[in-house]
Amino acid sequence: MGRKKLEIKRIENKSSRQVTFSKRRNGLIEKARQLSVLCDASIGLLVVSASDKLYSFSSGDKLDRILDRYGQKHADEFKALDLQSKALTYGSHHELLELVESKLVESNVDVSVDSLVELEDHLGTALSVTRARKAELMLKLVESLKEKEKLLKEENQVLASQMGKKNIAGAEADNMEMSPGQVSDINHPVTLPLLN
Amino acid sequence: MGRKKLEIKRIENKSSRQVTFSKRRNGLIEKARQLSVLCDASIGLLVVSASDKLYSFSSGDKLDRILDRYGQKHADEFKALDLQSKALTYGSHHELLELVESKLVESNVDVSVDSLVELEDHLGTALSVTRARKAELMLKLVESLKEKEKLLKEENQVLASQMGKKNIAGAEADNMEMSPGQVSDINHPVTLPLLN
DNA sequence: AACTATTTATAAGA
DNA sequence: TTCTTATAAATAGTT
Repeated sequence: MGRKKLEIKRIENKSSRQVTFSKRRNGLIEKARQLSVLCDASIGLLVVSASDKLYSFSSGDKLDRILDRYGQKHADEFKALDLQSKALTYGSHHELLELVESKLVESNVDVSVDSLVELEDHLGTALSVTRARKAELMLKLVESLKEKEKLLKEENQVLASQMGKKNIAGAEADNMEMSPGQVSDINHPVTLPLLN
Repeated sequence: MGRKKLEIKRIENKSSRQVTFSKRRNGLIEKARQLSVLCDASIGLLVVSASDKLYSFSSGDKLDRILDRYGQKHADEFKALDLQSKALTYGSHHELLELVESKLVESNVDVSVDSLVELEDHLGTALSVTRARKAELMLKLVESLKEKEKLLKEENQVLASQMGKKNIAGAEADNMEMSPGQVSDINHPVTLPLLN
C-alpha cells in the first residue's frame, strides 16, 4: 500500500529495511491495540528487530496471563520447570500498572493521555526499582566476592612464584618441593580442589 | 477502511464484534508475518478471543526464544532503572503506589472466578518455589565464595609465613624483604587494600 | 463467504 | 527522523 506493490520478501537495502521496519512495526502495534479494544481480546505482541531491540504490546490483560494461556495450550511442549522459570521471568510489574489504570478509570479522574503515560512510567519505575534492588544487591555481593577471589588467586600465584625462585636461589634443607601451581598441596590438601 | 469509519471502542453488537474479530485477527497475523519476512524480525503474537480461544503467530524463531529475549530485555531495564532511581521524583505518585500495592495484596485473596484461577494458583505456588530456590542458590553461592575467600586468605598467610622462614633460613641476595602481612605490597600495591 | 465503497497503511520521495 | 502523496491493502457494512 504505497507507491508500488512490495513483494513480501526480505528487503535487501538496509536503510529502507530499517524504515519499513519502523513504519510497519508501529502499524502492527496499532492494529493489535485496535483489535484488543474493538473485540475485547487479549493480545500479546513481541517484536524483536534484527538489531535485537525489543518492542512489545499487551492489552489490558497483562502479557503474563496471555502467556499463561499460551503455556496452557502448549502444555506438552513445556517442562514443569520451564514454565516456572517463565512465570518468574515474566511475572510482575505490569500487574501493578494495570491496577493503577483500573483505579484511575474507577475514580473517574480526568487525566490526559500524556500524564497517564507519565504516571505509568513513574509507577513502573518505582516498582521495578523496589523489586530489583534486592536482586541487585545480591548480585553486587556475589560480584565483589568473585573479585576478591580473583585478587586472592593472583596473590597466591605471585607468592607461589616467589617461593619457586626462593627454592632455586637459596634453601635446600627445607622440606619444600613445591613448584608454582601446586604450591599448597602439602599444607592444604583440601584447599585447591575447591577452588575451581 | 470500510464503508464507514469505525470508532475504536468495544463493538457492542455481538455478531459484528465476532466478524470483526475474525477479519482483523487474520489481518493482524498476516501483518506480523509480513513484517517478520520483510525486515528479518522475530515476532511473537498471541491473540486470545473473548471466548478464550487462542491464536498465535511466531516467526521462524520459536516463540519461546522471543519470550526469552523479552525476559532479558526486562532484566536490562531493571538494571538501567536502578541506576536512575535517584533522579526520580515520586511526589504525589507515591501515595497512589502505596494504595495500589495494598490493593494488590488484597486482590490475591479474593480471586476465584473462572477456570484460570486454578492455573494461576498453581503457577503462584510454582513461582514461590522457584523464587525460594533461586534465593537459596544465591545464598549458597555467596557462602561458597566466602569459603573460597577464607581458604585463599589462609593460603596466602601460609605462603607468606613460609616466605618469611625462607628469608630467615636461606636467601640473602634476593631483593626480597617482605614480611608476613605485607607480602605483596611490592608486586601488587593495589591488591591487599581491597581485601578487607 | 463474497462484494465494494471507503478508510487506512505505507512505499517512495523530499 | 518526519512529512507528503500516490497507491496498495484492509476492512465495515451489505448481499
